[in-house]
Amino acid sequence: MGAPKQKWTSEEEAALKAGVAKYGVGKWSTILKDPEFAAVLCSRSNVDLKDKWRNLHVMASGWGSRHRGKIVSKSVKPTPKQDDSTLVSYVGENDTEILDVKPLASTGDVLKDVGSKKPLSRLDDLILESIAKLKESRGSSRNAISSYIEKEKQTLTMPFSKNSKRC
Amino acid sequence: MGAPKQKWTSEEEAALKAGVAKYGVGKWSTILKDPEFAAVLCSRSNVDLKDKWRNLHVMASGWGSRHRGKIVSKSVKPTPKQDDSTLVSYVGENDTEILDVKPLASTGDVLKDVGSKKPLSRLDDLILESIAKLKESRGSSRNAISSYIEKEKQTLTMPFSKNSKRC
DNA sequence: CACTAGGGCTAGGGTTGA
DNA sequence: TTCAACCCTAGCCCTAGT
Repeated sequence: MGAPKQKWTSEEEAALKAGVAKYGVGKWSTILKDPEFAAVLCSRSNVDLKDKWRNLHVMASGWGSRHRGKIVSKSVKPTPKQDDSTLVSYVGENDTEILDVKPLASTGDVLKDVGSKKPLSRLDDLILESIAKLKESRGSSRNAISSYIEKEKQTLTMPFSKNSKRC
Repeated sequence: MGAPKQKWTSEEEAALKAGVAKYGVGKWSTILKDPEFAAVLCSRSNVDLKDKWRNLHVMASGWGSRHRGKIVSKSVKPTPKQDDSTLVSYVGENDTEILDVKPLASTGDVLKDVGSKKPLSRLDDLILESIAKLKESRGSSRNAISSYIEKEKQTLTMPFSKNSKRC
């Protein structure tokens, strides 16, 4: 009955990664609204994007396998929420500088990406993922990096291949 | 980031219900300012109260089963669906939490929650909710009932409540 | 500006079918 | 049994209206 399970294609996966690289993790709806990715991901919902990213990400880091850690890390309830904007020293790895955000507005930078037949190379995946991770923790010089990535993508992207199975 | 999601505790929930019973639905700021509830709800905003009340209240309209609308819902996907063989039994199954008569203090109960996880009984919830509903439509003798409820609550929930995490 | 009502979104757990 | 895809929903955010 119901769902014949629509598997993710390489194009969709690449679009998702590019979207995350562009807007950051957790901006599923934003990614979906971007005309560039909307074409490829038209049959996916924001929740689908989130789920796929989770699946992709579970493999990357130390093989947690999602079903394992759940029992162990169940009682994780830090809640340092106390009061926002309170400076709480906290051993710093991050913070200290609240920048983040910014959709890195691509004003005029439209980057027309037609669907590419072959998925991006492993290297690109790595780069994109790294960027995503960086953005996740903090801002970094994302503008520079993002621009770089964007450019790389342009050079690597195939001329044009229309492979939109559905939609 | 800053907010790892703050789940509502039973105390907070009870306070919210009591607050609604006392002031009525929609008086979130008022409830929050009441010294009696302020202690418990100090880490909640008026919007939080509103949202929680909404969540608590997505029950009334016979939303019995969770498996029902799903067959007809989404499905804009290019995938064939066979609607026959459905109709489903759909037992009268109660899910409204009211008829659920769990054995309180049944022998052999696991009872793993050390902290006062469930201080209030189902009955109290029912009462509070009823009162809230009554007030929602009409005034009724709110003060009298409210006082009663308040008293009951105190006698029922005060064994030892030291469960104020961080405030 | 402060508050509320309501819609939207995300994170995380749960479910399902191959 | 495993697991990618999908479902459910509590909690939070954004917006409009008052």
